[in-house]
Amino acid sequence: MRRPTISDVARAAGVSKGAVSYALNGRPGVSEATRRRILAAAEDLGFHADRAAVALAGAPARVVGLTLHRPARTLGVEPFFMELISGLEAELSLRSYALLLHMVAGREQETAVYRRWRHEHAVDGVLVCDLVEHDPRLPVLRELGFPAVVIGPPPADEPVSSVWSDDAVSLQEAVEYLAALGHRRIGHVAGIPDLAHTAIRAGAFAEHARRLGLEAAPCAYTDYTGPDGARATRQLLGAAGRPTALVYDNDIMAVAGLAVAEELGLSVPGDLSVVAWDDSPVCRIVHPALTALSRDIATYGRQAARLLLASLDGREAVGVAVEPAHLAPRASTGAPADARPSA
Amino acid sequence: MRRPTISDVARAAGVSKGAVSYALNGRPGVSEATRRRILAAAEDLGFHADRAAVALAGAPARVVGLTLHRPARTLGVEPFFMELISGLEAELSLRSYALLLHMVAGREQETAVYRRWRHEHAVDGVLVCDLVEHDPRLPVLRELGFPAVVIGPPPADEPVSSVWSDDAVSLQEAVEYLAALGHRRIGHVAGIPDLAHTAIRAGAFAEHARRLGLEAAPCAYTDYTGPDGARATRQLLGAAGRPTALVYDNDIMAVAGLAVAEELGLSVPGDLSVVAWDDSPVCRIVHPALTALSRDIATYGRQAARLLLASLDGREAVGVAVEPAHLAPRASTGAPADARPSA
DNA sequence: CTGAAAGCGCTTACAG
DNA sequence: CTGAAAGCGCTTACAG
Repeated sequence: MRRPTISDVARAAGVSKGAVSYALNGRPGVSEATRRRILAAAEDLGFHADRAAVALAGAPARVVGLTLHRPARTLGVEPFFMELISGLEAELSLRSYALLLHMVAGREQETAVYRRWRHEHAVDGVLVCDLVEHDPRLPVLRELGFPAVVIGPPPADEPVSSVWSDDAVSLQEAVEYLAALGHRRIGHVAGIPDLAHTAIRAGAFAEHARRLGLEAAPCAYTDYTGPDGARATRQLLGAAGRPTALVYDNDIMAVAGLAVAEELGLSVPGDLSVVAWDDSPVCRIVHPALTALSRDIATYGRQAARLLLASLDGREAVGVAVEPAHLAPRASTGAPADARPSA
Repeated sequence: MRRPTISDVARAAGVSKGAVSYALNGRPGVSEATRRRILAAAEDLGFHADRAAVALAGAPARVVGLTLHRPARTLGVEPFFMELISGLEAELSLRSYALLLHMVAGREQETAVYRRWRHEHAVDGVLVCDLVEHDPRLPVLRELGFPAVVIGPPPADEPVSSVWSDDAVSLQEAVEYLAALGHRRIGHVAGIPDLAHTAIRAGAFAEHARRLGLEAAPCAYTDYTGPDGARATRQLLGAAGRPTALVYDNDIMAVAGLAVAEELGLSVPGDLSVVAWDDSPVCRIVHPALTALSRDIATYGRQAARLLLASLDGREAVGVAVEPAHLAPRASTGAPADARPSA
């Protein structure tokens, strides 16, 4: 079964190859009647233009690339990436773009992949996750002239499009909520310290703790895994002036925190309130159900795809803020059993 | 910055384009010294062959496709797919193959994507997940002459390569373990009834329950989500002759089961033992930690990629069984508080 | 409004 | 062992 080519369509419609190309791409140069006849013939033959030929003739490859940095994230543990990809895909398929996925072990590997992709003409643009300060990937992308969209807060040092949700606002909402419940000592189990959004979250946490005059606002960094979240929880709860509430930077660590509380004989929320970032189905089904900062990750992905597609069309770099995560209060938070200041 | 082409390399090395192509592809026809000179020039210029040109000249696209069927699976909830993708990627990148991902809403859409991919020359072969009986995708793939690998048990009606882990063996291990602990009434919270591997698991469950002379072995089907797992749990625990142990077809439902037990005032494992399928970090951090059927999903993915790559090289369709999931006993299972038969 | 022709960047027989 | 030439399937000015 030979794949039908543009010549087959031309023959079937009784026109030249050029006419078929014009008709298929919706360009002027063919009459409406002819266009219809050509489209019917193409449909009839099940014609789809060979991607390689189209790309070689100068059209975009209609593929965007996403590299995922394995050690920086517990991919497969957090639902975040799968939901993000789901949103990206939804938008990309609308415009017949495909998503090329590549997992890498380090940031240097990532820039090598960008170079290869660019030279191979493999993708038209890339999505960039998990930015660090002075991220080395950005200058490479600029040097390559690669359209790119950062998923996360806009970097200060590079002009590049970005889609982000304002984590500082969400953090503020969580801290104010806990403070209103009467908590005076609130801890933060943060993610990987290098990541730009970790710095933003930790900064907002410290700022609002100060502003609200909290007694204590300790912060512990982690690698986002459950065991490390458990370790950080024990560390924060073991110190003098034990916090009565903890805010976690992902769902898996919050669940681990719940288990540590039980192990230490602390009731949740009586002795300890727990807030998870990035709400997920797991947050809803554990007992007690976790109060979480909830956002629409799929929509976040759609926006990112839309912005990248706009960049491919030559639009200027812009920053787009999506709706920040908002607090979904559930059973894991409440007034502290002892709201009086500790000795 | 113009991308270097094969002509640039030829000029730099002082040879013809043909010689460069031979040297780069490791084919005979150039002397060792010339080959080295050419490779050095290519390296020097940062040359990577344009994928479109290579593909158009007849070489494989070096891309394989994976479609993910959204409603059939709670993608992003189960770590399974992200880990599978991670394993696929690891193997594919070794051979410079890329992974093209596409999410679809239905099985008909999936076959349409296959046709388009084939005609567009977009991918060389595909990976197929979540087979149902007489899966409509398989005849289409055969008609298109598309190399494919099924991830899951080999279908009876189509000759196609498959990589699977023997779920019947794992189910047997779980049921025998629970029976040895003294359980006589064991329930099964199964996945989506249409899926081939659900039938295999449910069949094995019924068979071994009978063989071991269990008093009761009720099975409830679900859509793999936490809420539906909770519903199924309540259904099984609410019936006369309440089971003292439940086996769940994914981790998220097992976690939901834990919450339902607590809500009903049943202690785990005292009143109810819980076994999860597809071990995950969540299983290890909840309290009590979940006994789980554990397997190496990334390796599963690597095997699938390797088999597809072999098919692309023209090898015959084969079935490859990977190591089945084995029981990792943890705190959620134990002897039933009352091991005597109920009235 | 249509058709013939060049060109995209490779690969691969084929003649030297 | 090397070089010139055709061809993959499209797109796109360009002449009719």
